[in-house]
Amino acid sequence: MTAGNPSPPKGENDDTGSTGARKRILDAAVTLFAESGYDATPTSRIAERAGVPKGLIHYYFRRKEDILVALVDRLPEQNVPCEEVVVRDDLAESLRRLVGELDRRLHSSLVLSHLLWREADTHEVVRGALHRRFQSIVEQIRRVIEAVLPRVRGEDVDTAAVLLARAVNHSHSTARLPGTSSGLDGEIGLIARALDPGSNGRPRPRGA
Amino acid sequence: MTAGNPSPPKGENDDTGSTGARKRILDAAVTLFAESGYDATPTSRIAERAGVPKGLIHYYFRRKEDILVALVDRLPEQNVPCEEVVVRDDLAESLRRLVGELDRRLHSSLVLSHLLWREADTHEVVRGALHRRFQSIVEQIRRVIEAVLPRVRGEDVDTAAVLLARAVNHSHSTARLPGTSSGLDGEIGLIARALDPGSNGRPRPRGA
Amino acid sequence: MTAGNPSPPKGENDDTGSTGARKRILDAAVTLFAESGYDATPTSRIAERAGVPKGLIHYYFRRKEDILVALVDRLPEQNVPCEEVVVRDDLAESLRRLVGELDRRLHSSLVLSHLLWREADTHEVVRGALHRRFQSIVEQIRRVIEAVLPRVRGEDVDTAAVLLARAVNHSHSTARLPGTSSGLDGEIGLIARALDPGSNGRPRPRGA
Amino acid sequence: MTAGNPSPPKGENDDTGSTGARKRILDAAVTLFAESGYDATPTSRIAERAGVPKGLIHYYFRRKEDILVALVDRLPEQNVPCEEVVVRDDLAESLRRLVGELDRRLHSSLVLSHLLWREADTHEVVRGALHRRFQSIVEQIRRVIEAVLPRVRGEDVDTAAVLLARAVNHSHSTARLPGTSSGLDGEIGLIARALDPGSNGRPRPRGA
DNA sequence: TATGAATGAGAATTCATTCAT
DNA sequence: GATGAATGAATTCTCATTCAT
Repeated sequence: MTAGNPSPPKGENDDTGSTGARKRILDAAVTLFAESGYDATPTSRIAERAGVPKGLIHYYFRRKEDILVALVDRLPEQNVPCEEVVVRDDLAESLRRLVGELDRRLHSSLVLSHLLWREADTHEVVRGALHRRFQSIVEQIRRVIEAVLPRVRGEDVDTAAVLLARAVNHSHSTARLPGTSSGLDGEIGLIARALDPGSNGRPRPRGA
Repeated sequence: MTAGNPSPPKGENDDTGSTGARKRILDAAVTLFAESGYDATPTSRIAERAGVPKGLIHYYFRRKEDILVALVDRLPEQNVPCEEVVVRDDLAESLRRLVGELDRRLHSSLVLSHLLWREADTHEVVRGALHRRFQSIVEQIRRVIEAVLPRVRGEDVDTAAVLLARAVNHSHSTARLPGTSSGLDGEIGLIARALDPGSNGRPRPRGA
Repeated sequence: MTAGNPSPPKGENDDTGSTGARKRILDAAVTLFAESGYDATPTSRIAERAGVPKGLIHYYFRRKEDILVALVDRLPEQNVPCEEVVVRDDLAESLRRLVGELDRRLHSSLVLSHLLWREADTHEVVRGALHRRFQSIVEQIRRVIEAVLPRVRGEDVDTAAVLLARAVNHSHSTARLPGTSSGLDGEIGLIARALDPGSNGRPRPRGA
Repeated sequence: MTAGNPSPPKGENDDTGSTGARKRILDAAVTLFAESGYDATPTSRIAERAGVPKGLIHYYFRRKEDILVALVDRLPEQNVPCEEVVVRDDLAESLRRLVGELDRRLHSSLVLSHLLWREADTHEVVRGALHRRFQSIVEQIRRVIEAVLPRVRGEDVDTAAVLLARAVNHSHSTARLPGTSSGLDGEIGLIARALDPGSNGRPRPRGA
């Protein structure tokens, strides 16, 4: 399931050995990769930070790259059932709920996600996994839009989905850009209005 | 202005030495950094690819990082005068012209830009420069929007500007994502419609 | 007698533990040492191949080198009683019977023998054992020659013995050399003829 | 021609740079490989012994194995023109002259040759080169035999050639075996007598 | 007995950088 | 200006061996 040799005890993802050496290694790796990048982080520093001897790193992860692969498995589950978020006749709200839910799940791993995207170009395995995840977000958005506004042009749905998926995906990295405080909320509203001109992108006064 | 030691002969940017060694080094660097990343590209391979002796690299660039800095200077001029693109009453068209113009200028350096963004996190100098450039794009979009639709809410302008700037900025990297063929054009139309609900995101039939 | 710590249960040589782990370790070692050499074969791979846990290797063999030593004990008994092979007045036939008998016994361990000779230079214990064995073969050949041709010059006996012992000893490794298909049989005939010019190196027509 | 990257200046084989670093590395390698074997000799010890910094080893020889390959090129020329050694009607003398000549050329590299044979099993390149050389010795012996005794059975020629080639080839390693002082000379005589029963393996009294 | 996690001393190799020519 | 040999610190990775359980 994971890439390290001595596969994690049993639990769904990994870690939790008595001493939790494996977990501590991965934790340290996330921090350091985020700080200095994968290439610029020697495994020795990971060991040091994790408080484990250098050799143990390669006991759990044959090659350094396997650490990266194991980190991909740490990305949280991100499938949000469509029916849980769709609010009849209110695209903005529906999307907001979808994105909110996605964001809640991804939030704990913003750093991880950012770091992995950065390495995706040069690490096939990482790239594959991330692309699949991006696809899945696009798909979810698309489904929500179609559930709320069945009549919208397919082309527009696609465009909006990509636009929004990118926003979700890069919300953290964008957050580091200057003058980018706008946030997902506004972006969702804007896009919703584009698809559903009648709405104002704000929750309609119910009962009106 | 530039980073390499033996400052470039004269021209504003760099290169053009008799043999053009400096230029060939930078060209090679772009290709290789794009392929394998900065850290994973030895200066020796740059030399090899550039067809220059290894020693020459460090003659032109004291430290390896200086190559990266010199590459930042290669990013093209990107200021598009507002009045050149604004089309009265047609936001979509105006944005399309702005983005088209930006794109034309950036197109030749998509690879370069992508590569630099990837290194921005770990290279202060690169990060600074890129953030300034991103800011500038946001600003230009904002000005165009305000020129065409003076009455739009400031908040929406900001949101749209960021959304679009991100689209421009990542259009190349996004292009590598799966299911992302939508393209800038559609995205511009969508955003324009959000800001200007009366329009359809397509050039209005003039004279109607 | 043997080298491993937990001395083998009973049998003369080794192995036969309930699960036969020790035997399987040695079997695996022979194969792998033959393939890649002693130094290049990690104990972990031996364990893997033997299907035993890594720790068990060092339970049976304190140090890796002890495996090599244990392998020396696996070399087969090689003393062939002189009277069993001597055929009156026919040196070639006598030598052929001796060598044939030696070969039969050694055949099962050609790989083992080859592998040990290769490590003899760098492993004192191995070298000692192998030299003693080589000596013994020289001695046996010498005895047979003297039994058949008592009058031959001692010097020639020595020379022939060494020549033939070497042939026996290296027959397997030589077999791997190109253009070396001649085989022991021809070599024996040739040598016999040198010592006993009257013969033709072929069984004399009895009763002629 | 050789394997190290910065190919030797020009000379026929290698070495001879001003400082002769490359030569000193190879010299050190021969000594140490002979002592402890290839695998058990760290490049660092080679560097130390050669009196060069560790990095220089890998400047001249990308991979450690390239050192071995370069050593193969150090094996001396070994082609002895047939007519230079053939003495009419005296096989023993002819072979003695051939082998003597071969031995003279190989003598300086007995250690080298022994060491390479030991590694041949595990190093394809080495094995190939050595087999070719062995072949060539067999061939030379065969030609000499046929030049002196045109009527001898081809089969016997082959056998004798292999027997003798092996003697030449292993004379050094055999020299390390116990009770093996006989030497090539006796072996040649014995073989000559086998092929040419009329002779006694000693130079015939000329003019008798 | 058996086991596999743990350990740390090296191993090969890479590479930015210096520098004499 | 140019060049490529030289340098050595740093890096990834391997592995025999130990040891608690």
